Amino acid sequence: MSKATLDHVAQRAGVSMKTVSRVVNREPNVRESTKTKVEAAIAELHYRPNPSARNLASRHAHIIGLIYDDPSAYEVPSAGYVVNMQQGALHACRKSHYELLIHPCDYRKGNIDGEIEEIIEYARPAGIVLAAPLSDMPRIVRAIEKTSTPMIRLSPGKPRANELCVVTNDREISAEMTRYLISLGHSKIAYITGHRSHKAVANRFEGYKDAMRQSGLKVSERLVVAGDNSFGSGEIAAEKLLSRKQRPTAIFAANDDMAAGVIRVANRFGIEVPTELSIAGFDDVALARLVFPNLTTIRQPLSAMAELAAAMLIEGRNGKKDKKTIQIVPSSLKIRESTGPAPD
Amino acid sequence: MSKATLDHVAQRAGVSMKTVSRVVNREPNVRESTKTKVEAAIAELHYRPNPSARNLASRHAHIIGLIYDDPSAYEVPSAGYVVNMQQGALHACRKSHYELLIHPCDYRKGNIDGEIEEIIEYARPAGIVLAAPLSDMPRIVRAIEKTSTPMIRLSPGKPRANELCVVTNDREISAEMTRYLISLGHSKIAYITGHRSHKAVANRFEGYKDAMRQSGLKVSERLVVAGDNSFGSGEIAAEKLLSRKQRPTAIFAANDDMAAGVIRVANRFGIEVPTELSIAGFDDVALARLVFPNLTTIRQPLSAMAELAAAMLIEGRNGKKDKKTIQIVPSSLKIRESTGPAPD
DNA sequence: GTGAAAGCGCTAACAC
DNA sequence: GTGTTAGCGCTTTCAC
Repeated sequence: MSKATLDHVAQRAGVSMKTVSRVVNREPNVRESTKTKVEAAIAELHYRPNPSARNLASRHAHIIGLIYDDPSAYEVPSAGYVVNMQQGALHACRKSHYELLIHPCDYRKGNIDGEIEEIIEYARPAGIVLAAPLSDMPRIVRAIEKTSTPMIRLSPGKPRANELCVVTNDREISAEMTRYLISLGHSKIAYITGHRSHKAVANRFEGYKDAMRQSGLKVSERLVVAGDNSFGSGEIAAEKLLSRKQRPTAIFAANDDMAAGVIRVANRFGIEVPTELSIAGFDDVALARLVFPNLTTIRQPLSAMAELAAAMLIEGRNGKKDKKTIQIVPSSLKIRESTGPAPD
Repeated sequence: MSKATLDHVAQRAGVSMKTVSRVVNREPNVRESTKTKVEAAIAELHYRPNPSARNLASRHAHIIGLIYDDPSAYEVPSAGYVVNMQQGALHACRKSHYELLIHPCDYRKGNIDGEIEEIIEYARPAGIVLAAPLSDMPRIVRAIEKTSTPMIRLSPGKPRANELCVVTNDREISAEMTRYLISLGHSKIAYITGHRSHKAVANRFEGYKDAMRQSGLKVSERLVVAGDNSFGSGEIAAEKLLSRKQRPTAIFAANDDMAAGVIRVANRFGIEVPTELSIAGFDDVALARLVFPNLTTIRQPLSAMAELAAAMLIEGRNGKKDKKTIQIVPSSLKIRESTGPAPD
């Protein structure tokens, strides 16, 4: 029950409110000795600044909004994805005594843009972190822009000029995974693409093609099958690929859910993984360590990306402006048990 | 950019600030005609109340805190669990223009109680929803009580007298699942218990025993194996149960992760599910529909529970006090493919 | 380096 | 039914 106010602290320390305020907010121009005195008073009175008073007086809420696709609606993206982003954003917010306003939303709903505008207008966050795949949806991006709240998009397909955004190296790391498969002796490496609307996932496909070409392997149409990021679409794609006479010796899926679907089909078909077929995914969701064999995949630094985005928004408010608009946080390969040397 | 204030609206509508305030807050004692006038002015000026000003003047933050075990730390509980609770709490908060403050925390950390106190003292939420299994940890419960913030515990093992809490019918629904297995002709029904510290999970075991006894089946020690809610512990328990000559024809695990572990072991042992072995879980996490065969399980109304808890806290602030202290939101059976008639 | 005064936009407590 | 007044606990601005 912290009832102490700035005023109480000021009286106790024998200084003015403004001086206490300076100490609390780490502003310069306070003599070391007064600072110590004030800090002692704060501790004695167990003073805690009142965020509402602070927000009101400073004319802006210390709030960062995090907007993402609602995982409880369709379980895509997976809940783990969301929880990781929250953790990162939360971390950045706590450091600066900001609050995190989370807003899961179902983009399939009719008036989703109106809903987002409402939320922003009511809560008045200092900035918005917009997660993929929403970060590529013009309707949603426009709704946020309409409120003229600073925004940082996570993993947009194509960053725009002068826009702050945080991305990972989807393309490069996918090329690296492909090269890893090639180094194991695979040459018939199939690829299962992700959902059309998720642009960052499309970059993964580019990386696969880069590596294939660089290694002198041709990207046959027969090696590429379309999926939609769901487990089921991974199964269907796998059935198509694995029922051919000339089947691939490795399958790289644009995300883990689809890769898990491939594993299931391989089991059903009696194809041994990884001796007869190598399988790789992307995302490193919890599922990757629950399937058998454990999935080789790519770990996205979701937490770090969200933390960086939130921190940038908070610093932006404090006047610091980065030159770099596109921040890249690299993903990394997680080699597990589902990949191995090519047969023969 | 909503810059309109109560004052502007009042002038525009030709009434006093207080009257506008009444309309905004749906207070009584406003003539229908003035109300219409005020609402028109609000719409014209695109007025949005400033939450900070409101919080400051009313001397309390319109914030509900949701505290839960951090899923990104150990993936237990699963992220889906957390996301569902968030959704429910968020729903209740939005309705009343409250904010939701989420606080995932790792209870294994040393000063977790201090951390929780800090967060509460800074944010000053009007109430706290404390999720299981934290709701059974005395250190955490005490830390929250120390701040004298109203709290509602979700699924506490044993509710205390006069305490508000929200629970589900763990025991009864577990008995029902057991009866369902018995009705399929099973009599050697094994049970895998959950983590010791999670009291609500212990109630599930009681339900299993209730049903066994009621049906005249004895609860042999050989049928009960201890797990710790993890996938791995389910595997170990299954190995123990299924390597016996007289093996059970059904296994009921206290949660889905362990049940999924049982399925994996059954596959490895070449035991067909559900023809040779029926398997049931509890929770209905996403995994339940990803394993093969799909898991028969019990769906907990997590979202509804969290929503109810948040709504109770908000109403509590508004003076309404429920007589009922223990609110029960029932779980339900989800019969899928992993259970079937007993062999022979 | 430090302080005094004004006011952020609302609600509470009354008066009418 | 409606209006008036006095703050809530801070930051801002500017004076010293």
